[in-house]
Amino acid sequence: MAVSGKSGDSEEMCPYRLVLEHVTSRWGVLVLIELLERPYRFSELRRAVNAYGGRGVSEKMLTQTLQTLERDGLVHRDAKPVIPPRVDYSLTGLGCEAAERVRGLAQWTEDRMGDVERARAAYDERRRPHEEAREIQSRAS
Amino acid sequence: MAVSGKSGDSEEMCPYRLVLEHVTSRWGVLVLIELLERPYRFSELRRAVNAYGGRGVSEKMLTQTLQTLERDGLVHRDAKPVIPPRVDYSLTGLGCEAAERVRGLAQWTEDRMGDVERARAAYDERRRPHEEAREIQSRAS
DNA sequence: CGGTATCCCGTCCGATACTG
DNA sequence: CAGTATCGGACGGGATACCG
Repeated sequence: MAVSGKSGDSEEMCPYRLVLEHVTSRWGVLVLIELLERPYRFSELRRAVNAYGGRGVSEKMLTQTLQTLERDGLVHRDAKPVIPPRVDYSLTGLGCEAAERVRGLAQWTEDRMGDVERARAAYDERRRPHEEAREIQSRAS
Repeated sequence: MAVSGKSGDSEEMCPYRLVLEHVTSRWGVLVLIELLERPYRFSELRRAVNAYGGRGVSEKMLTQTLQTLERDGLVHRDAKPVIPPRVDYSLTGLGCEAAERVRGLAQWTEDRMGDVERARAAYDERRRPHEEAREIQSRAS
């Protein structure tokens, strides 16, 4: 156990790169952005993250992500001792600083999506390995 | 081929999340930061990225990362038709904008590393499941 | 040098079952 | 509801061999 967040944690590397990988991890990004809005309960957060489309986060990965971010001091976990259990997650001051930068980056990708898609179209066009002289064929018959 | 960058590309999701994952991918982050400094040749870039410690990037993954970023219009690839081959990589205007934000985030993790490490120590302490009364044992013998 | 193609192992992560 | 434990498939990504 004592999960970390991404891959090569076992190897030695400058420690801040680990934090960076936690923060930029697939689900870390979305969790931070959502928590910047307001505190969330576990399942609520899961639903919010899954609303982004694609295949959503599993309970396991959400737990793992939250634990990593909590350990790094970015997320605060408030477990109320009631039945049924209720756990609220929120950003710490530190986490808020990180989340703002992450949201900025996400916002940027959203804003520039048009440019990116045009670049992709151009790239794909440039690489297409000559596929003409096909409808000329079919016309001849 | 036509590699993407991370996992669930095959699934449908809001397209900007894909770009975000490319930009925040393990090697994408470091490549963007390095290219913000100056243009690099392939192997030179590989060495620069590997200088971050840990297990470095393989040729394959660097190629993959650069192709993805080039396709998204963030990186410019300049292949000079000489022998031996020489290929220079640099940021486009778009890529520069992205890289600046990524570098900001990386810089933040570096600056706040102290806080993070203190939070981790506290977290680990809090969780240590009572490991006293051990040296008392060894003393008794 | 700067790739591409192929193989294949380690890890991530989803599915499932169980606890408080 | 909010987890923890375990298993197994999928895929990220390293090693190697080979082109221009």
